[in-house]
Amino acid sequence: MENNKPVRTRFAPSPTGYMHIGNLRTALYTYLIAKKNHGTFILRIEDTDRERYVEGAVDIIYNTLKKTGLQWDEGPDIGGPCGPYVQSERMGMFKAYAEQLVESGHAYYCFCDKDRLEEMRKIQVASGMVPKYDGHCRNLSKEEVAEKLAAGIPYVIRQKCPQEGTTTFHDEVFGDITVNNSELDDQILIKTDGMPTYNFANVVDDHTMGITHVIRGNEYLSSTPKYNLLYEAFGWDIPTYIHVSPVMKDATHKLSKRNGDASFEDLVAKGYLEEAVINYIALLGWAPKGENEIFTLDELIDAFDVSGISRSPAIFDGAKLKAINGAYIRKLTPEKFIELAKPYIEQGTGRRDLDMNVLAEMLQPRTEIFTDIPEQIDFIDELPDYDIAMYSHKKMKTNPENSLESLKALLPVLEGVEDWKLQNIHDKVFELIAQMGVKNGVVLWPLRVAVSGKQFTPGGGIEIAELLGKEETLRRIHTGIEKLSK
RNA sequence: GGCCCGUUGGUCAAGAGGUUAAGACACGGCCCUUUCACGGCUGUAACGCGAGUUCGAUUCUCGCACGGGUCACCA
Repeated sequence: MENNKPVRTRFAPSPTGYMHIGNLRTALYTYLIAKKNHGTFILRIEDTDRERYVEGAVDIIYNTLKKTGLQWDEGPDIGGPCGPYVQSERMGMFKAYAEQLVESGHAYYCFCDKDRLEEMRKIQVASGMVPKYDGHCRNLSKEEVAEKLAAGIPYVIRQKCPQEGTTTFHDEVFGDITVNNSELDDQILIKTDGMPTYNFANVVDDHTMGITHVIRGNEYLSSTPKYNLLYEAFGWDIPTYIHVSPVMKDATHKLSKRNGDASFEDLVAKGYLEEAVINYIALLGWAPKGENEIFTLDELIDAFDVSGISRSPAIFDGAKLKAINGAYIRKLTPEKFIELAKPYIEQGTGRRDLDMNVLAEMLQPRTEIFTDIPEQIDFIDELPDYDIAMYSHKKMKTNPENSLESLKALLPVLEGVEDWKLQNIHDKVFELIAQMGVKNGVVLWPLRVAVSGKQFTPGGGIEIAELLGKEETLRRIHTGIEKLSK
């Protein structure tokens, strides 16, 4: 990153379906590196594979990037100086570049047909060799080439890689990597149909778009030497490489959108906040300098540093995502929390007379994912058929007997509360506790059990009583007394 | 199989020859507290193996093991 050209990075996805987490993380890092350097973040759609093209996938890419705040500066929809930004619309330009390489001796026409190649490969494999183009057409004379061309024999253009020596390239994450040139295959640049292969189009596109930093998965590590040979053959500047290791589902499997592995959309549908997901995946394979781990996107721009990117693969950990999501939910303003939680609250209870502020206040510190909410409040509509064993709690010093006493004493007290507000209920209940001369828990624990019928609840008995309303509260206490009287 | 890459607690990871080997999540305990949660404190838990270099290796070198990637007229 020594050069001082303005930084330009690109995210170049193929529209083949969902955005999975690994993809999104690459997009995030690509965005961050651009922004960190006050550079330009470009979106390029690589849609040349008609076989794998999925209808609507481009929109998923747009929506995901927008929802996460990864706004691109140049792209198919907004244009820019280096368009078009859809690869299929750039197809015309590549062949001339390849021919230029043929001129300069860095590429050559190859007339081998698929049958011959297949045969060759079979023999190589059978004899334990690495399958590789044998250079059959590598040294055809100009005349031979012209002759075959004139005869209309189908051809491809192949890169002419050096066969001796080594090629070394530098990666910001992995350091210097050296390979033997003898292992480099004379890969096809232009196919029989005149279209470029991915690798070739990628190099030409990146250069013509002025890309200075290439951020991509480390599955490209092994083809990078060939990329560099291409850059050199053209006399172009080699970009800074930042290869990132994959996001794994477990120790041996990459995260994939197949079999239910989390895609960004799934996560959002499950009740995760976009910001939390972004925050979490930033941490998957990258470590900040300090000890803080909670970052907004803007803070990430500031904190991000390529030197913190890890070389080893990272296993996706739902528990940590959940914890971070919980931290984000707690940071929400009460208004925002209500807005986001409302659908889940309505899913959990049919009652619409509840005081949302009261409910939200109880729920907010206890919610890690919004989908947890319905189950937390399912006791509101209907008192669960709980076991009286629940009235026994050793720390509260309660048992069915004294619980029954407490509930009986509570009944007239609560009936006497005129204005059913938290503070009033609280005062009356505590008066009773003082009168009875018992520990708070002896009255409060039975109350909470009676009104909720649950082991754990969001909030204590008094809060729940306020929420349920006087009538329902008294009804449930009666139920408790009945159960305990049997 | 050839080549390339990787390997610190259960997970994410800091570390870059000498450290009590950070921190976060998860887990246990304590405190707070009317349950749970939040918050605070605290605990258990790690350098894949074997040589070598060195006064000294988690850190450097080489093997090995394990895992991943790549070897297409796919992207």
